[in-house]
Order: sequence, then C-alpha cells, then structure tokens
Amino acid sequence: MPRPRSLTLDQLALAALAVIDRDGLAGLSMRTVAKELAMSPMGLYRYVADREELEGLVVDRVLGAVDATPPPADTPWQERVETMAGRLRDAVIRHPGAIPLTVVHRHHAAAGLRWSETVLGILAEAGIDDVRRVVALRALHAYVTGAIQLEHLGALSGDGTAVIAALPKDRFPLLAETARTAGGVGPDEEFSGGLRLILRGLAD
Amino acid sequence: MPRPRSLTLDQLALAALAVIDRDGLAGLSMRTVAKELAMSPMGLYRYVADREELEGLVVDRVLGAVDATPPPADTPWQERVETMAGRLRDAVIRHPGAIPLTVVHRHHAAAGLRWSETVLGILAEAGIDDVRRVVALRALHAYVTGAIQLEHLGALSGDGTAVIAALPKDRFPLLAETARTAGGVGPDEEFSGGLRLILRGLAD
DNA sequence: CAGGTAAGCGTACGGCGTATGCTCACCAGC
DNA sequence: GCTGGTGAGCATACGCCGTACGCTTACCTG
Repeated sequence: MPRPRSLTLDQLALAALAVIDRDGLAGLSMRTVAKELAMSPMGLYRYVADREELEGLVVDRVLGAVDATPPPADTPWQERVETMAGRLRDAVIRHPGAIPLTVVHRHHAAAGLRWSETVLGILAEAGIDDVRRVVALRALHAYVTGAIQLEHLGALSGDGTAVIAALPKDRFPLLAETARTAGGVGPDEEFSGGLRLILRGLAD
Repeated sequence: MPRPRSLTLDQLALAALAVIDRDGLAGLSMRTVAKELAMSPMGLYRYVADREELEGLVVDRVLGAVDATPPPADTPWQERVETMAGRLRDAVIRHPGAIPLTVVHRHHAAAGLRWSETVLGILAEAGIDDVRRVVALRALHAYVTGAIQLEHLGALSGDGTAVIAALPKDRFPLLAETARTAGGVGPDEEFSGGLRLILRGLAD
C-alpha cells in the first residue's frame, strides 16, 4: 500500500563505495552517502539501522565480487589455494579505502563464508584432517588479512621502505639492508612468496 | 624561562591507554584523555600536534613493552622466532582495545623496528639470504598482525564460531564441521600452529 | 476517489577534532 | 626584590559527525 522504496540496498552500498573510492574512508559519512544519492541524510535510516550496517553492505559488495567456485581440480592443491587467495586479494585491493571495513565486517559477509568453504574443500582434498584444517584456514585468513593491510599501509606512508632505509646503519644493519633489497621485490611476488611459505609448511 | 611542562609524553600515553582499557577505543577522544589528566582538552595540544600523534604515543608505549633482546642462541632458530612472535603478541593482547592503533601506527614505532631487526638477525643466522629474508619478515609481520586481529575480532562478535556453527549444513558442510572442531583448539595453539606452518615452509 | 501506510525530510542534540586568542605562572636579569 | 618576557594551559567557538523524533506526502488498495 505505501509508497514503494526508491532504492535497493545494493545502490546504497554502491554509493558508499563511490564515496570511499573518491574521498577515502575518512570521507564516508551518512551525510556524504545521502548526498551521493541525492537524498536527505535521515532517509538512509529507512534502509539501514545505523552506520555499521551500511559498512556491512559495503563489505558485502566488495567481497561479493570474489569468485568462490572451486578452481579446476586437475591442478595441484597448493596452486588452487593460491588462486583463491589471489581472488580475495584482487577484490579487496580494488577498493583500498575500504580495507579497514573488510577486516572488521568480514565475519558477517556471506561471501567470506563461501570463500572459506571452498578453501576448506581444497584442503580436505589435499588430505588435511580437521584439526590441522582449522589451523590452516585461520592461518591463511590471518596471512591474507595481514598482508593486504601491510601492503596498503606501507603505501600510504609514502614509500614506507624509504623511511626504514634511512635508519642508522649501526643500530639497524639488517633492517637497512632489507629495506634496500625490498625495493626490488614487487607486492605480488611478496604476497605469493609469503603465501607459499604457509603452503609448503602445510605439505609436510 | 617560561613555566615548566607539568607532564611527560609518557604520562599522556599512559592516560590514553587507561581510557582505552576502561572504555574501549571508541571512548578515546582528546576530551576524555584530558579529563583523565585533570586538564583542559586544548592543553593536550601543547604536547601533540593532533590526535594521530597521541595515538602514536599509545602504540609506542604498547610496543615498547616487548623485549627485543635476542633469545638465547643455543636454541633452534625456529624456536627463537616463535619466542619473538609470542612476545609481540603478548604485549599487544594486553591492551586489546588498542589493537587497531598498533596496526595503523606500527611503522612509526621504534620498538617495532627493534623487533624486526632482532627477527632478521635470527633469520640471517638460520642461513636465509636477503631476498628470502625480506619475504619471510613480511610474511611473519602479516601473519602476526592478522592473527592478533582475527583473534580479537572473533571474540567481540560473541563467539564468532557459534554463528558459523549454526550455518546450513548442506551449503557449508566443511565450515560447519570446522567450527565445531575449532571449539577444541585454544587461541594459543591456533596462533603457534599457524606460525609453525610458516616456519616449516621457511626451513626448506 | 478516499484512507492508510510507510518513505523521506527537517530540526535538533550531544559529541567530536581543533583554530584562535587570552591569562598568568614561572624564571632571568637588574 | 622587583620586572618583564615567554610559553603552558584554558575558554570559546566552528564545522563536522551519528542519529532520535515528529511531520509531510506520495503511493497503492478498496
């Protein structure tokens, strides 16, 4: 009977994401999202209970872009896990400003659960039993989450490695050297290099 | 000549940490910290340029508590890295509310650099050359950072595993089973279990 | 065409970070 | 022992924020 809703939740998420992509996470507010939708600030509360719920919608949309279908089963399981990790990283990195949100709200996003289920399937096929599988999944989660954040935070502090390279060599000899060689390692190699450490540790 | 300062930066950090421990990160504001110090809100700006700098002081204090002296060299290098990771985790977890701050400001904290230098020393003694060392250090950082956050976020969502255990078993069979067995694995075992995966992967 | 229902808006409140200019406690020099 | 400069600390104010609350009004059903 009443007036029909003029927006979908996905449009809300899209508008919020547009604000984040344009002005960063600090630019996200109920008011800016409402303005993006040519709507009054309070109108948003007909769709979400509070700001946190809006953030959840954003995360749903970001994580919803990751393909959770199992990679072809004829490739080695390590490679399949790498594929899954890569898909997650690619989707998240497409919206760097939203990274802190994905960390906080990942639990409640259905897409995150689908990703986990697929990864667990790959691990099970690799013959990893349930207790080791729990540890492996959490470790993969922890690594991917942490790596994405470090990658992004390092970037925003304006060549974070440059700061480290300027350290007193007598007190931080290894760190200074490491920072120098770190320049030659790209973020992709770094990510998959670290991931492969876990996978090798997993493979007895 | 002028009036001497009545506070030290460490006292500021301590007051902010007290607020965080008592009221959580959301309770931290220039006003609440000033109140904690029986001072006017603007008085804080004689000590720090802005809120971000105050947060940096907090992180300095939290991370300053980790012992960066190399563990005894007569133990296996894997065990020594585990010791270092455990020290970092213990220090951070002592102030759960400040975890998001440690992630953001870790770069600028001197204590974090000392930790990295010590870990690099252990890796070097293990015969890991510089390119692999860069990858290993970043992977350890990523894992420890991510694991601490997941550990803490899981806790605040009121038994996050309980939510997962209630999933439809037909669509998420492995996840549901995993959540059930996860109950039997404590956070300490989970943390060191994942860490050992990386260390095993590092050891050829 | 009339009525009810809910969509959307306007206003307002308390809190935030912080720019700006004041007061006045302190100490060096006479 | 007084005086004057210096900067510590404070009071006020501005423009944001999230959101509680009550009104208007467009829409669909009968």
